[in-house]
Amino acid sequence: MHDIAAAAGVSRGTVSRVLNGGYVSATARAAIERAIREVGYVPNTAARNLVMQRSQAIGFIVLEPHSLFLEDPNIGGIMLGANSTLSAADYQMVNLVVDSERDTARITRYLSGGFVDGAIIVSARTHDPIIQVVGSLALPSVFVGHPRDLHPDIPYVGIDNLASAEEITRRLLATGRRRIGMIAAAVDRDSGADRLAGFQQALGPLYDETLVADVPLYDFACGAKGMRTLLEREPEIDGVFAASDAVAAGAMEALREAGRAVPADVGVVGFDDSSWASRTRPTLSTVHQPADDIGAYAADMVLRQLKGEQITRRGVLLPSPIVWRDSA
Amino acid sequence: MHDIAAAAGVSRGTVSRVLNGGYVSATARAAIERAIREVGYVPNTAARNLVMQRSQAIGFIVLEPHSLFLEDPNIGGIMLGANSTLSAADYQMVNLVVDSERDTARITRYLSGGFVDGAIIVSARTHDPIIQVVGSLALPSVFVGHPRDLHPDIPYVGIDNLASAEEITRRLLATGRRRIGMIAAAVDRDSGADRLAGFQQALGPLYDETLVADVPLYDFACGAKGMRTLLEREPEIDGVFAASDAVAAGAMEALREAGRAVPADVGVVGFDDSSWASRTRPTLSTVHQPADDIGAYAADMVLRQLKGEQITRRGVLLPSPIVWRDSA
DNA sequence: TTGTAGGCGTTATCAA
DNA sequence: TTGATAACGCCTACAA
Repeated sequence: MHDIAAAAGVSRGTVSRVLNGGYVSATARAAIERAIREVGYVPNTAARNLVMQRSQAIGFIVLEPHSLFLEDPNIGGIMLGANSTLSAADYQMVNLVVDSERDTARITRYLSGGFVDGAIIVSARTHDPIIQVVGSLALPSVFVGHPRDLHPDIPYVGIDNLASAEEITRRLLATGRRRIGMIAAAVDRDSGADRLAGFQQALGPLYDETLVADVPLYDFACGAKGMRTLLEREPEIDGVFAASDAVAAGAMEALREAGRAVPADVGVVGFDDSSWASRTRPTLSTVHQPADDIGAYAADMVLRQLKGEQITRRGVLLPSPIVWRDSA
Repeated sequence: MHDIAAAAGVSRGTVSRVLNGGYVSATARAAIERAIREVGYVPNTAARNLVMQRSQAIGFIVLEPHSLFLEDPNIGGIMLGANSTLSAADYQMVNLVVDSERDTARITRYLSGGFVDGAIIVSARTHDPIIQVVGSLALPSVFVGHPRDLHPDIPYVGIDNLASAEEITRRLLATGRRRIGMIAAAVDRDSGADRLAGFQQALGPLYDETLVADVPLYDFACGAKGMRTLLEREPEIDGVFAASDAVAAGAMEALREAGRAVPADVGVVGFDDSSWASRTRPTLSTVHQPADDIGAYAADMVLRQLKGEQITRRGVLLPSPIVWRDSA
């Protein structure tokens, strides 16, 4: 900046004023702008951050080893939703992936180092050390999903997994099925646990523990495996609630192998309303996750904290309506 | 830092030395470390960046509006590959999504503002303004893929789309097919154009322009649509090279609707070896993209530039072997 | 081994 | 409307 101040024959203060808006004469402005163009000058953000005490960037942190980024159909939508809101407010969304122990330490430094003014944290797991870090850092932030041990000062946004699971199970029941099973995935996370709880609640006395197959991940392969287990345990099974669409697609594959027709022999419902849902044959009845809205809402909550607004509601659950198609 | 220097009864210089390594007595170190722990002090990265002139962060930039992040099966693998290499070198990977005009401007600022020491740019399209920015910024960087108008000083890493397309088409020919078509996607990108060129080269005199269906995206829906077009134009078609696995999956769906058996009536081959490939029935013969290696290699190239190494080779093409399964 | 002091590139406050 | 000048928080010679 020194150079361009010299080139334009003014002081650095004046240069700063044309950059950030302020009283400056037309002649001075013209000279400065020309100099900027000629030199190809770009302000140094580190210096600006230092004095301004902000970075105009928001972290979008995915606390998930490896798989989630590749498999979870919602994460991309949430990201894009957040990005468009942040972008409109002229904030840079900075996406950080946690894929190892080493990453965790580095991200902690990053978060506390003034690189970002706030954070959107997509966390599935309970007991993540980052949760504590953010809590003690007083960094304006918001969680997507809500781990059980979430710091009470940090708001969250998500959907009501339990209620939606309950609702779609009821709907499946209403088609006349009587031996309904569930392929429960990732029950160590809040979403997985809630979906299972909703299923159980909907079934009430009809709930039969042997009709629940536990699988570790929300993916296709696990779905197929879970379905085979279920078929083995109860050949008379006539309905399945899969914990996600990918799981449902895997289940349908296993049903096809076993010679069962969907929905004639077995009704299948999923969760997410991801691209899987419209690609299966028959198309999948499922719960719609408003990924875009979730991302946008999360971004908005961080932005509001940045403006000094007091967040009163601890959490928000966005509506996740059922989309009924042909698989049940 | 002032506070903890005071608390430990030393000067700020000494504190800095325990933080960054340097001569400091055991007693002083102990006192300082205790103070740090008690106060919960974390160094301000903006200040450090300013004086050090580096951020220890590398940008991973995806120049793709919206869809790519959700649809491209390789992007996640490339990202994870890059992240593990960067992480091992103690660099923070910072992921930036370009989703609008507005984003482009902001990211330009970000890149030139000292937020990152280097960049990995995943670009598919030609003529992206960012290409110019990076070129003129002299920011150590590398492209994944190689846009035709890439700045000559910036190295790239990718695969040989043309040769691989040619090879798998030959392989399809070798199964005895004679009316082979292609569903060409995204021909406005280098990858799309190269795959089409490879197809054409393999077919030689057998190449028939009417057997090429152009679709805009590498996705399932486009694949189905492209296949329908092809079937309409040439009912006798007995082989199809789909520009990606997702496209191939869509094509197989359309073939099923049309009552054609795969591979008995029509042989299908894809490209990418993504998760699609093993989920289709029959499983897909395709070209394997070493996404992880591409990411790791790209990261390594940036790191080497940062170490001051001179990059001699302009670009590197990693091997992309054919994986032959059941669809042809 | 330690303290002192200059400088990194901006913004912001105050006089002028 | 402008120019000095003091921060911002840290690193690093240099001197002690």
